[in-house]
Amino acid sequence: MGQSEMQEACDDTCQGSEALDAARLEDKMIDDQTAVDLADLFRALGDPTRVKIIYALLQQELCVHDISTALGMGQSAVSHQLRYLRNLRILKRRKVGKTVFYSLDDDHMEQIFVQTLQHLKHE
Amino acid sequence: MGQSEMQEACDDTCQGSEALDAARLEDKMIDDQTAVDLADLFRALGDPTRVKIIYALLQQELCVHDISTALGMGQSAVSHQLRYLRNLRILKRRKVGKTVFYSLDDDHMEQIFVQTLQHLKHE
DNA sequence: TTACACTATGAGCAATTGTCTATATGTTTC
DNA sequence: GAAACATATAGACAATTGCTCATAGTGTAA
Repeated sequence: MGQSEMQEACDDTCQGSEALDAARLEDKMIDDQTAVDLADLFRALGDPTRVKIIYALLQQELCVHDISTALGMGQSAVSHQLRYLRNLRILKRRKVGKTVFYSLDDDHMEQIFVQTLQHLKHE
Repeated sequence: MGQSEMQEACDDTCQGSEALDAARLEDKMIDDQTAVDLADLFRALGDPTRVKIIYALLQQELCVHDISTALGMGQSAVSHQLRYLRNLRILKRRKVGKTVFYSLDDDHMEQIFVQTLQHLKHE
């Protein structure tokens, strides 16, 4: 406690031209489950290893070993991340004998990467 | 060790129609720093609280207290997240007296959210 | 079957994360 | 000046994360 009393009067004081009451604000809120789902997806992209994997797969289908080599990482680490990304339906598998090829499961990733790279470059 | 020897022969065996040698693969790799920067940005979106904050700010400028109220969270937690997002240039501040209004710093976020929501809904 | 290559999984551990409590810094009003 | 409000910051904590090591599955060929 300690911060709740301190702000009770803000409803009367802190609105400028964009004033709003609590009721109106809730209408514009994202619902909890969607926020969690969105965050889960973004968190999946929020690691350099996974970014590299997805970026590589944006260009072509690759097997676990080739990804492992390209990233200079252990096969186990890569396999763990691939499973992670597959569980979120970001990647899909194709098995050919003892080899497993991974690729992107849909084509939203490219747009998401493009937009985010634009955010990085600018400003 | 243990996995590196096990895979030495893969260069000869695991290529299908999308065969590639290491040299060609490296050309298509994202560079390390960009991968880290991208991951940093995505990680910033990878938390439900921050998703809710950004989503709310997609619609209108808001002060710390209103965000805190809308999310039902402590002022301190919200303030921490706002600083976090501001450091990454995702949000910007506007001070009016003792009140600080936050808003999005550019308009990439909307596209990124739209694309990612599409990924969520489909399949 | 035996041996080998490719991939997947489980446990453990250091590092990071998100929140809380408490306190500090600004800002306005009296 | 003092007092109240709005926000920021510091430290501590449990929870999560991403890797390594070891091992287990799975498919192929002799």
